[in-house]
Amino acid sequence: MPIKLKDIAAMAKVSVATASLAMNGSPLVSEETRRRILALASVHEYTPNAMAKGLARRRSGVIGLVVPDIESAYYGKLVSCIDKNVRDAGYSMILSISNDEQAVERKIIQNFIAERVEGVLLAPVNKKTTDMTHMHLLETHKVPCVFVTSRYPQSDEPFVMVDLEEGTFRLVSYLLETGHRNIYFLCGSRDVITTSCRISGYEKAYKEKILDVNPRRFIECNRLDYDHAYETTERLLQSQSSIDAIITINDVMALAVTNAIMSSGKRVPADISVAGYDNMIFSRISPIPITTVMQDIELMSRNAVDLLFRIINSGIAETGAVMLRPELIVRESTAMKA
Amino acid sequence: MPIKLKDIAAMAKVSVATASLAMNGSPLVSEETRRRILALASVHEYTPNAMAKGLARRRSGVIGLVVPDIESAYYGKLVSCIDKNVRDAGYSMILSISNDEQAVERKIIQNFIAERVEGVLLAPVNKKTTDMTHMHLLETHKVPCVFVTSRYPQSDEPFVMVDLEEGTFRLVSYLLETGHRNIYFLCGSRDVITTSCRISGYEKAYKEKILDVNPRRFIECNRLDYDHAYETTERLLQSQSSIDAIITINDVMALAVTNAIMSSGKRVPADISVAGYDNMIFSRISPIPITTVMQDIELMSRNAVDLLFRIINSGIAETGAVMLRPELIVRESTAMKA
DNA sequence: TAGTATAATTAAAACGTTTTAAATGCGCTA
DNA sequence: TAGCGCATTTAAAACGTTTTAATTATACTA
Repeated sequence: MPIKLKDIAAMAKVSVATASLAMNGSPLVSEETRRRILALASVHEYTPNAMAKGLARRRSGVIGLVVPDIESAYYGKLVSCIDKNVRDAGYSMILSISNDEQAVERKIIQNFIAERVEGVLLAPVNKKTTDMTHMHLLETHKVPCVFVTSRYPQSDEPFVMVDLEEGTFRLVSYLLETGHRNIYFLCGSRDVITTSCRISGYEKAYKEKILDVNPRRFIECNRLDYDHAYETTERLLQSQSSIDAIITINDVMALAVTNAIMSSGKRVPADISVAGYDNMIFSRISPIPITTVMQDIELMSRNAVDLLFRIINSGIAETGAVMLRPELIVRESTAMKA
Repeated sequence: MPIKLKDIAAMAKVSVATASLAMNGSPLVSEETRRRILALASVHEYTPNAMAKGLARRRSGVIGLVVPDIESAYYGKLVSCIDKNVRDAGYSMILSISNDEQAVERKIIQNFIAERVEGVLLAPVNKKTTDMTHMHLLETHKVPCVFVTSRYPQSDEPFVMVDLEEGTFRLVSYLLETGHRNIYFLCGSRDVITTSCRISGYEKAYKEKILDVNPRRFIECNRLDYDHAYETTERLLQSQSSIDAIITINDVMALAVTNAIMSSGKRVPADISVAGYDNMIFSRISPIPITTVMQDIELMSRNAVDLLFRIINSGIAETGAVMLRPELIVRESTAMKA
């Protein structure tokens, strides 16, 4: 029903081939003819059919992005940045939300393959969710894939991330140096790479100061939101008396911790220090501004998209990888322990 | 390079036609043949080429969604819900972020048409951004379009939204009834439909109580974030002495207002009442829980997707529309004025 | 036994592009 | 004038499906 190249060609009294060449700015067609064709195309609002084009060209001009969720501030920003970079490169993007569920993720990957995406950006990263069969699927179909935000464990898949181990290491080191000893960590499941990296950083900091690491100080939450962190903190305060600090995996949770501590009658940081992660709005709007670790999401996104396109264009499964450095931002929620 | 239907057909010793029919569960092909073909497809990880399929079928199986941004809690949730509903219907979705910029929005629509999306969901709606030429483009290409979150002014384009006028009307009525008179409104530009509807609600409430509406109480912000609201409130407190209440267009801003008021030495709600909109997390985590208006985003999303598919499937440009009712949630940031 | 209805299969066209190789026309040169 | 090279143009195949109409095989009926 919509106007097609054949129609334009007929009107311009040229062949479809010429019309196609003209539309794509080929130097093969004469200046005069090109102008005539372009004018007609514009007048009739001709819009090439992307499916036909993709089929003929054997490339879709689309890349796929998988994120576990999109409602958190962090992933919202990530998606936004990646989207921008992908569009700027002249590509389309299919965004898919996995909810960290294996079945969903598999469906997504399958859909990506059906759509013949030219590359995939994978943000998720639950050891149990993103399993080998997904990777296998992408591999057999030769779809380049870059991990962003975290890396696929024990593999040399390319990735771009801000060093989570380093970030947590620096944060915990700083806390240890300022006299904290009992540092509780509200984290996610250890199956999630983004948590396991951080735990490594935590442990490394402790070991460097020649201190034991008490595994009971890791509190693995299955939900990473405000309410859950609040309740967890309430329970923690009741069961444990000697807490020097509580750190979390993101800023909303840190805010919840802060509020829970304060409404229990204790003070932040005088009694207990608090720190978050990501440097999102929540750490700034807290009644007591929260110490956090900043990740440059924009930079990470740009690098990830660049790397992916480098692989796509070179055709080489170059095992590039970019590990960016995080930045510790000290605010008022942490202070020297007496 | 990837395996195609022809390959499967060859292996099964049937024609491509039969293979296609089998893959699509047509009753025309015998049980035995179907099984054989499906088995081969599964073994060889055959994934049909969506572009070829779309081309042959003359339908892409894709719908497009435009939102102005994706980093705010509200739109994050909206995108998430719409995505879910669209996928459940067996469709793919292209998400595009317009930044409320006209040029970008035009490009997006053009891309949608190129991709031959079967329908479009438009969330934004700035009178200046979403102009007639966009709508015209969609119309000439016969792409069904449903507005979600707001409606296109002075047109009978189908829409699904939660009544913003009603929400603000109820909020302001409640404030007037509890003795507030000087109610300031931190809103967006009047060009944005979501603001102009609310202003109408505000005015309606005033008029009903037979009070004048002072236009200087509308403060049109060009950014709708925490920092801007904070600074605006600071300035407002300095320039105006008799403020009974400050209401905002979303919850982050209301939180900023609350914090700004409190750090200026005044009390909420004793001195100034505060109210937000959306019932997002910010209104709950405030040091003083904030009165707000709840919009059922899930319900709205479901309705919007349903309506769109109804139009797509019926082929009729049915001018359906759904106006949902908001709910006023009174919390501690508002109280009876002495 | 021929004819017919039914079930299963298939050939071929169509979808709207791109791209390669061939064709055409034209002005030059020798 | 024949031959050549160049600039344009084009025919036709290809991309991987779906779908329609035709074909074949099979069993049943009269």
